[in-house]
Amino acid sequence: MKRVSIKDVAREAGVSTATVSYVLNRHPGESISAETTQRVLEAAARLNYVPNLNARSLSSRHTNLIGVLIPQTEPGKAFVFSNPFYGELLSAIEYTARENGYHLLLSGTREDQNYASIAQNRGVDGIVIVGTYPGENLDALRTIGVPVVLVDSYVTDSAFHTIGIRDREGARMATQYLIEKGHRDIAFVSGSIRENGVNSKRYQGYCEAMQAAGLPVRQDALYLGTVSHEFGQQAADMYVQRGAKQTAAFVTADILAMGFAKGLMERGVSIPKDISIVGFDDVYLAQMCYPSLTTVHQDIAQKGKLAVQCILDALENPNAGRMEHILPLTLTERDSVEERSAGEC
Amino acid sequence: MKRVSIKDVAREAGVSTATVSYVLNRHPGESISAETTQRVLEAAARLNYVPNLNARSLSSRHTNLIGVLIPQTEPGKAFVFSNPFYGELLSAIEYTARENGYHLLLSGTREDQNYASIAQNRGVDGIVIVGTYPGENLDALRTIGVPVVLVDSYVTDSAFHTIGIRDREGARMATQYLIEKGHRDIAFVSGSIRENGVNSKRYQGYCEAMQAAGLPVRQDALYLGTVSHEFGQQAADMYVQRGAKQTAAFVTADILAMGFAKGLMERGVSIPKDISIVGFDDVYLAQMCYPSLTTVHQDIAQKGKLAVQCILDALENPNAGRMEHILPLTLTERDSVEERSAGEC
DNA sequence: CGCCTTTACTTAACCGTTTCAGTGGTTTTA
DNA sequence: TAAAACCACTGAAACGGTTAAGTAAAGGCG
Repeated sequence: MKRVSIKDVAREAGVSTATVSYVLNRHPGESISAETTQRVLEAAARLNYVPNLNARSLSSRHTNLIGVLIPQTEPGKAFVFSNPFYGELLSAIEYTARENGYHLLLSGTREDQNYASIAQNRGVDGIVIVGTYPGENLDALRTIGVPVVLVDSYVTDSAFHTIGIRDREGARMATQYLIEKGHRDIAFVSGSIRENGVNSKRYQGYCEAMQAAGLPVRQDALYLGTVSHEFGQQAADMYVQRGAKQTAAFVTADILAMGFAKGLMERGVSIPKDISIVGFDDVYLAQMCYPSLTTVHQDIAQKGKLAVQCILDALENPNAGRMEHILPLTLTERDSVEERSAGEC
Repeated sequence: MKRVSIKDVAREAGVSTATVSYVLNRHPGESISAETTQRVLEAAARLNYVPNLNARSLSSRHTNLIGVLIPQTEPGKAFVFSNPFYGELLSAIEYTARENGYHLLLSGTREDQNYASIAQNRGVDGIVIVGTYPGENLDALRTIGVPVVLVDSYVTDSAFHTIGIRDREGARMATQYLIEKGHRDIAFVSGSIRENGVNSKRYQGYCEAMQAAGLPVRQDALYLGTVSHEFGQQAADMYVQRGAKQTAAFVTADILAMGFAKGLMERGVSIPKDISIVGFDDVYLAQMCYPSLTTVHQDIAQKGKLAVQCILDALENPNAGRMEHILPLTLTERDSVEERSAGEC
């Protein structure tokens, strides 16, 4: 199974490999006669020639490859499990990349891992990293020489481009919405709050909204664990066992909200009658579950698209400075929230 | 931002590049003194040397790259949207691949696309293709010279390895289960049935079970569309508009079942009280939704793992023949099915 | 001691491309 | 009509590695 190389084409067409290369890449400022072009093209077609992109990258110094790193919380546990958000994002990234002639090198990340290795090993042209925390070791990335875009990260480093949302404001909006609907005692259900992580921002937003309305942030209204469906159910457990009386909950991820809702419903708590829920992300599932989820909507597809676009822009114009995109957030009303008249509580 | 190459290391250590290469790759039968080894290793560490895998593949003729092709039903619509099954599978593939030192080259596929191109371009060592139909043009893959494994495909071609399940039997099992629960009038909700496609097998299984029980397969009990949450809801629409009286439904994909269930519940049909539902795949979501889904369970993680393993085996032993793995199917009982006493209907 | 191994390297070819720097031949310009 | 410019190519180096073959020195053996 001998691969046919440019040499074979050159021989077949009776020209040099350089000529074949020029013909195939339509080099600007190079002139190849129509006749030769024709001959080369025919030879290539006849031999079924496909250029070897690896070899090409070796000399051209770029690979048309984008590295994508997605968090894989637990080693055995795959990333899409923990949050479908990643799957949707990945899809958008893949689509945009391919549209622009790039392929994706996919890797799950664990915290102990050297973020830079894939990039260096394979010589990717750019890297998209999803959800890192400040404090993780990103030093190797800083000097790697290819554009790096951080999606949903509060790492601030002039070496990295960022795509994000205003998590704090989104959370405030969600909480405020519940308050406007007449709720006073509002639970906060979330993955663990790490400093400068996404969840800590959302917690801030929650607190701000509560305080602005003159409502207390009670410790026992906080349900903190991991961003997973399981923990959502555990939180529901805690809710009923404590005999908690929050009439609403702001949950910082849809997947978590789904688990929470399910756990509650199974224990006889009705949604939204007994408790209203607002999620975050507007994952595709949010409209699929029952009851469908009122949630803070972000354009996940756009996020993925921008991430790739950002790499592309940086590649095109290496001297342009750091780029920062903030996507708008809106509140999508569905069926998991109910108005509560003042007297009811 | 000059990359440090093996030459730099060689210079730094005062040896030839060959020596560096030998040291780094612990070549069997080659002897390098402990002292030199030490010197090279130190030089490499000092310079922060990372081998360029692309260059390596050029001479070593393998890339440690596995190409993964996942169907992307509609161009704009990302693959995980259409079915979370793919996301879970992909995760498992990624995990197993990386465990074995392989990276993943990910690509969505559309029908019009040349399956072989990525493989040829990038020189991947193996290809995993998910969900192709017989009749699609796979010729280019046959002569590509790297192992190809088809996941969930009824293409029979000695050139390809396969990983699959007994779709027909799974469907029979599900339908039989509903029959045993006392249901006589059972709907079949599915994506479109293409010859020799997965859904056609599941349809066969459904028919077999019905016939074995002496029950008719009624045309108006068939709800055929696409494998998507939307169509599930549409099917629910049809169900209530027709005033259908099926007391149970076998739905050929969990995602579809979720849409169906949701559509029904929103129209006041209760599950499982009014209608029982059995899904297929046991996607992670099946246990997350409410009510949780009774479904035909397959080990998706295992499927992904086997796909990679299959490539690895074929690479190790190129002369071994075609491999075929069939994974077992079981029925997972949850909350979407209810027994129906004979008189009730 | 001379010959054969073994050890510990080095040399150089090669993998498949790209691309810079020619090279003849023809055409244009001064 | 000689010099300059242009055209249509070719040669060869370079990209960063691997590896077969070669070599010089040391060690073993009769």
